[in-house]
Amino acid sequence: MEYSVAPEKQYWLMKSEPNTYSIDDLKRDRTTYWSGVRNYQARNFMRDQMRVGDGVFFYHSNVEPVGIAGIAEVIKTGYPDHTAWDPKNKYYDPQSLSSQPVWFMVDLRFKKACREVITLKRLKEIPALKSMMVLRKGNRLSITPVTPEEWEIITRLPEWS
DNA sequence: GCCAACGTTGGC
DNA sequence: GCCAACGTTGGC
Repeated sequence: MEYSVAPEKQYWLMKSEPNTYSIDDLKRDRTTYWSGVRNYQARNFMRDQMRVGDGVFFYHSNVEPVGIAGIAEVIKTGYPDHTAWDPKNKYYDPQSLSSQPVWFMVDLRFKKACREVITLKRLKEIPALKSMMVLRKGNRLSITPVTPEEWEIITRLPEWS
């Protein structure tokens, strides 16, 4: 007899350029698929580690203001990113075959938007977040793990209510 | 628009 | 397997 242990909830931060897809777009759509990731580390997180129910900080990059703009939830685990198969798509990758997909995505559901974006500047000012991955100099990874402690601290900030 | 930091490619 | 060249990311 095997017993399954309820998996610990995990947390992530996912970057998006709001010109392309913003927290307001997700709020409108309610759910989305996270296509277009073409980095192996980020892919591995989606393909191998993300689970249904995981919490996601939705981060706005390359925009003023840069920072966390909302919360989403993983509702579907990693599956092949079909945009890699479409020659007309910006993210087309002929290396990725339907028989052997290279790129993966997950599905997300909107949870909430910040009343006010929690800016990168502000996150940097919080000592307990000093080692947060997204705050590391030179970090370009579009999906990074967030520790439960970091999640806790950030979700308690006044910008949410 | 600039450019530092990083990931990927490909010649050797 | 090394590493220079190149392309991209993303804060500023």
